[in-house]
Amino acid sequence: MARILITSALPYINGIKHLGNLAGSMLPADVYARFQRMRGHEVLYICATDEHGTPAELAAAAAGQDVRAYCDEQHVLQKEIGERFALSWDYFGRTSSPENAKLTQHFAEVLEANGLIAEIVEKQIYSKADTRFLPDRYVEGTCPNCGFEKARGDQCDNCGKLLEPTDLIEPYSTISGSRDLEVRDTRHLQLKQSQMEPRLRQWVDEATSWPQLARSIAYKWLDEGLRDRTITRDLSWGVKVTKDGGPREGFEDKVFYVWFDAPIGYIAATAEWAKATGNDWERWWRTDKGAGDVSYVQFMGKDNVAFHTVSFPATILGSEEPWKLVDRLKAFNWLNWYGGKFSTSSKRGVFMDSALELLPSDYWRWYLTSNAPEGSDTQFTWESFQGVINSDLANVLGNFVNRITKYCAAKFEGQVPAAGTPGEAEAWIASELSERLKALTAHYEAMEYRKAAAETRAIWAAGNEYLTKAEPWVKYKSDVDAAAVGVRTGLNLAALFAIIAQPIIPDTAGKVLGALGVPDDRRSWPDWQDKTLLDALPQGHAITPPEVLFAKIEDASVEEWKERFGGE
RNA sequence: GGCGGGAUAGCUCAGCUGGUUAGAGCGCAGGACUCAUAAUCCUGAGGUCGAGAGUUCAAGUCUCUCUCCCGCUACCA
Repeated sequence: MARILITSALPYINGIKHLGNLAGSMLPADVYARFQRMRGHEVLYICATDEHGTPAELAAAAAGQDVRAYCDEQHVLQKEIGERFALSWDYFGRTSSPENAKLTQHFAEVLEANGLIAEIVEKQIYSKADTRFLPDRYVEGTCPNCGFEKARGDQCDNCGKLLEPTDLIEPYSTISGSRDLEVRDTRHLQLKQSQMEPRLRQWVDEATSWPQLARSIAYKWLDEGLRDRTITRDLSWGVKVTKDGGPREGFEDKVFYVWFDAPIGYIAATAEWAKATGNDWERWWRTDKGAGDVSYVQFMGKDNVAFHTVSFPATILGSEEPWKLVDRLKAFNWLNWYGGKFSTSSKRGVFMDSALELLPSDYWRWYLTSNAPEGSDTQFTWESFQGVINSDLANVLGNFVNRITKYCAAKFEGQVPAAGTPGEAEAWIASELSERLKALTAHYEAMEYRKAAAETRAIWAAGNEYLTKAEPWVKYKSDVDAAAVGVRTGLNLAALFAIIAQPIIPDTAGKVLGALGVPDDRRSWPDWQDKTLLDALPQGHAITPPEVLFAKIEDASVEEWKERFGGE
């Protein structure tokens, strides 16, 4: 039994996430976690809300709330909506936890002791009206290059020129609109990433199992030369900066930068889990304390790759402590929405809460997995969604379960028939299954989601093909025992189809397995070499046809949703 | 500008280290069946694999050039 640690990129706290966020990290991580649990491995799937940073403060202000209260509320909302999507986190923590503060401070102090952190003085824009320093992008003004009037302090959106806030003509705060700004000196901590480059490069050199995309992004950063990053900010909301365990002089009004403490949140959330459940978190994260045999897998969108392959490892490696580093990494492209992006800030697209108002989570889980944005960016369209759901779930799987269970109830009193001897059709489906189960398992191990879903569907479709070959309804007229073989095999196929569907559509799979009376300890991942798969249900065992599993999506619904969500 | 990813049947996409008639799903057409959510099963129509050149006995599959999309470019997560 292997031990597998799984994390998905931490969803930011400012509101319910959209389907793009779900498809690109949390859902694939969940599918993988479920698959590996079914294989009998010891899995720990950790996620958390990422709560620090200016956007959180602004969102709280916009909601008229204290930032802590806002985060408390949003954390619960995200946790609940994730659970309603059947995300099987072992723990869903928060980066604002005491555990994360402690660990973040620990890393900073260790890095400083190792000579990798220096204090520097920077000049930054201070807004008197807002009584705070402004991050570059919260200062706008006229671009000195092209004259565009709404250039941001980091870059001009019109001409693309990279800017410093002090370059702007007539700058103002985007928070209050105030022009009462001044440049002030401010002390900060800087992480000497440039000193880490050889070690990071060596580490990436050894990470030969990463996807090409991940390695090329990592090398790009390394080749350009790692910049020393300022890891503190002039904010009040975040992890306090300490020295020797106490407040650090001159840093009383500063916190760590969100990108420094967020990935540490993976570890901290595991510590939260340990505290809540009485487990030991260090055996998952410290190679000197039992984590040596852990395989650590990270899931994220492509925008996050550099932080996971370079920035966070710099923190870990720089500590010189035996922390677990990522072993496998799966990155996703974007799920787009009618030509543009899903956008939290401009409310474009479908969000997790409204998705569930339309249809149960399995519908979304299936679509987003079978059309995962793996190779390139992918478009979400209602027409495609409708087609996939109706064909794959309603027609191929749902109808199969319905036809075989109804027929069994009608002709065999709802009991798994015992009579008859397997023949040609059964030999065909058996060989088909062993071949396809082998392929399916390999696709999951390789984290190839589209292929895994396509193979799952192909197995379901083979069930329908089997029934055409076996045609128990024809044989029933002349030879009831021959029909019995077909029904028994068909029922076992239904059970098997539900078992292999569990990683992607756990709720529906559970319904089918419940209706067929398959006990929990008979629901684990099938071995493709197992010869008893088609006779696993006890003969004579009573089954109940489940309710229709999937309702088809009508054209009228699509029209209504397009209207409601603006999908054109 | 730099870096990276795409461009394959009407649509969405597979095609690993180059090698028999380029594949799948959807859609479409015809047929079969009737247990089932008018579901299912079979068959078919054929795309100069973005353009051009090159390497090779042999190229979607390697090299070069070009065109068109898209993403990233570090204090926005």
